[in-house]
Amino acid sequence: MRASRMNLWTLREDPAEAEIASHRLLTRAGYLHKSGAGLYLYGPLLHRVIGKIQAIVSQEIDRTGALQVTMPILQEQAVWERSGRWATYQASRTMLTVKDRNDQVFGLAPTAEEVVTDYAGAVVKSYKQLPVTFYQQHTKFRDEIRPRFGLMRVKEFIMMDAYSFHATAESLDQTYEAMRVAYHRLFARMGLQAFAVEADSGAIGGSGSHEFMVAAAIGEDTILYHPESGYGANRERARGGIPAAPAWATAPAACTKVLTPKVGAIDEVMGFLTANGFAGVQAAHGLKCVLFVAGGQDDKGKPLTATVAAFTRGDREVNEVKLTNAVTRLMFPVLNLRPMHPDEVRAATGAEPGFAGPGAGLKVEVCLIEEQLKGVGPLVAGANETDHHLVGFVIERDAGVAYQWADLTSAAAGDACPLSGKPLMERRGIEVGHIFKLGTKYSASMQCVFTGADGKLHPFIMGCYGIGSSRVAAAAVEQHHDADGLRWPMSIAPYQVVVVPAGKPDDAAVNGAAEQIHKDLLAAGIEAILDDRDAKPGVKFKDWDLVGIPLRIVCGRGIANGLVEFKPRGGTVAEIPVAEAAPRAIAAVREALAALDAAADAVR
RNA sequence: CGGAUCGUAGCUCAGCUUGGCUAGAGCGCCGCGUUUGGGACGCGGAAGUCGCAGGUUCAAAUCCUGUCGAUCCGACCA
Repeated sequence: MRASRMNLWTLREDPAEAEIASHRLLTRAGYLHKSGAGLYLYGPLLHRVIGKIQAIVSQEIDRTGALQVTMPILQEQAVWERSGRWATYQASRTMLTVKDRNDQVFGLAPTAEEVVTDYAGAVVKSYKQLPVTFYQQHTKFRDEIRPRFGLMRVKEFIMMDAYSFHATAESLDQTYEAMRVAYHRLFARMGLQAFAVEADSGAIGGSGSHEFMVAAAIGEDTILYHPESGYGANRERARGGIPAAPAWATAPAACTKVLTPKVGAIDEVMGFLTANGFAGVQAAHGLKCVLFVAGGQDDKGKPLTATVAAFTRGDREVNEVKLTNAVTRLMFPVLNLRPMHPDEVRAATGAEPGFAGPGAGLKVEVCLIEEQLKGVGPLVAGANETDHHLVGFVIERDAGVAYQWADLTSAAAGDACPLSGKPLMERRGIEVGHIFKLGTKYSASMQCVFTGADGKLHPFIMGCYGIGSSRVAAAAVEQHHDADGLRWPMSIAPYQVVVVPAGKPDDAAVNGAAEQIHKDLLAAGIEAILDDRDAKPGVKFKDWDLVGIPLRIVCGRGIANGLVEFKPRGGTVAEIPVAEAAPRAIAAVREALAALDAAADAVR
């Protein structure tokens, strides 16, 4: 490829709207053009990168025996209503909907469980055809609340989505494991450091679930992990052991109502109590109450609501995802959860906001208490009476309402690792992939069944697996860049080698050597660029550093001595004979690719 | 949707507070010439309905109202 024909368009300055490295550099280097908010045109270079990512994904998913298909992006409302998910996605408003000329409503696929389950129901009739996995790599739409970070969070993106169908749970476990390995392999081949963590299964639904994260400081997810035990989970899921509160010597033996005028917030209450006869009490001795209204709907689409009180320790936070899951288990599938308004709080507690507790007088439909507070106490709780708290409160002894224990609290760095008991650490990551065990959630509700060995009909047991191919490109940049620009791993670079003639424009020796090297590289199947542009060498060097081509060969002043320069991006220059340039570059490309393949083969 | 900031040339920005003459700079782009190892230089040139609509005024990029859009912080997700 000749650089003069590549429509290379680089910017010297950072675009004002770009905050993070991948957005900044992909825009500056001409990979990305913003077409609208959360809508991007992939330029020729990015098209090649994403094409390579997709090829690697396909190869590795194919290795598991999965079958590639293409599903429609436009999906009928009726298909989504068969699974009951139309309502969920309308409620959360993540699905873009459109109408055709007959006013029929369609969704633009944010995911494809319904369509693929319908397909499996049509073509898979017998347990003898199972297990089977269908996957595609296609455009997905999500009506993002707020697109941001360039390619990282957009309305329209490319995703690999795979769906497996099984007769037994054991079979699902096997495919799930095969997918886990395939994910590790494909990220390794792309030169990405990715790790799997336990995750919440969210709107997709199901039982087991792991997220694949690429570590990056700008990541939107917080991961709690321990490097030795191997435990890792995102914050919505992590179960950290809450360290015990310090001893509190002045705690009364019996539950005592204490006047705490005008102090509702935990820190204020503890400050007041410390100053009024309860030295040593602190936030960790408090029982924090957060009041919510959960919303959902019944089978007929009628709205349901439930008032919810959630209690955790005073120095910790209630995790709304955990709470949503807990209420869903006890009541109905929760579609949304919102904090109570002040008048609702008064109705539920008979007091001003700030004085809610699990003692007598609390009127809610669901009362949940953090299970790690079992046997912990005495505590300080709101008295459900304005300006009063109960001091010396013991949950099991003093609770005045029916309650349930539940996992409700957001884990934090320093909590005990559930595997090793050692303190958990925290880091940020970008979610690039997700695998779920779905079970029969879709096949049962959609009545998609097969005939089992027993001659009876059974709903498919399912798994689903996603990778954000376009987000992977952005994540790769976050992990591979420096002050000069991008630094693609060999396997996903848009081109592998650039040959730069750096003499005067009419220097026949320089240009001839560069042409020959370029030709030799192409003949060997290497993706090579010849920078034939009429530009100063400095401009060319800056451009290729920015674009991030892994290897550079410069034909310049050394040519009189038969020498050219060989330089890996980010590495050091070696002067080598002209005749060795092409062979050495060919070898370097192949070695780099082989090293990445070896990393994939090392995956257990 | 709530909070904050911002819309002036392809890009990055000045000008707006205190209204006033032909709306500016740097980069980029086009032409000619000189240059040719880390984003060169000279001369010449093209390029803006100052986001849009309305209002105030003799006069609006500048003041007022509305509106649309973008970016950042929060809840959703690959």
